[in-house]
Amino acid sequence: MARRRYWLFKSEPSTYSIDDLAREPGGRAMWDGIRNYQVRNLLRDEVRVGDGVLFHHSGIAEPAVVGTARVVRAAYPDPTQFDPRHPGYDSRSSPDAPRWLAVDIALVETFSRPVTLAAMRAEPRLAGLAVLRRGNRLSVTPVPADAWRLIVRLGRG
DNA sequence: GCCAACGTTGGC
DNA sequence: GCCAACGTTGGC
Repeated sequence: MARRRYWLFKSEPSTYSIDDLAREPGGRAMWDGIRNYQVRNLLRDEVRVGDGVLFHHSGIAEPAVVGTARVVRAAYPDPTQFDPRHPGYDSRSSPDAPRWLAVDIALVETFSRPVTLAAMRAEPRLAGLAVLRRGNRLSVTPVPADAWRLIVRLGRG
């Protein structure tokens, strides 16, 4: 069995926050809306049930990892791509040939102390973390196991 | 609000 | 298939 891996999932809290996730039944939700091929391929090829997720808030004054979740369902076609009324609708996609994938995640914990981007940048042991790379725009990025452990420890305060 | 980075689109 | 223009993301 493959070792559990770790990822950082970005979301703008005005669109979907960790509090929104906490309000879902069982803290469980579909992670939909991915419309980037690199991220789609990650979901398809690498993200597995049981993997750890750092839940990261972006697009705000103090971007930060605010908690953790777990992958509870592996990649499947994102239903929002088929819905013409949905902003993520893709007319070039069809149920026969879906382009975009979603996974399901479930909340594990909300940090007592969010770990800000600035704090992560200041931590030499996190040098090279994908989310800290200049110009990084991918909404799902890999997190090495030691970086995961450090960020969780910082987040618990 | 600015701007760097990067993906996508479309003319050729 | 190249590449300029454009749109989006997201930190600052």
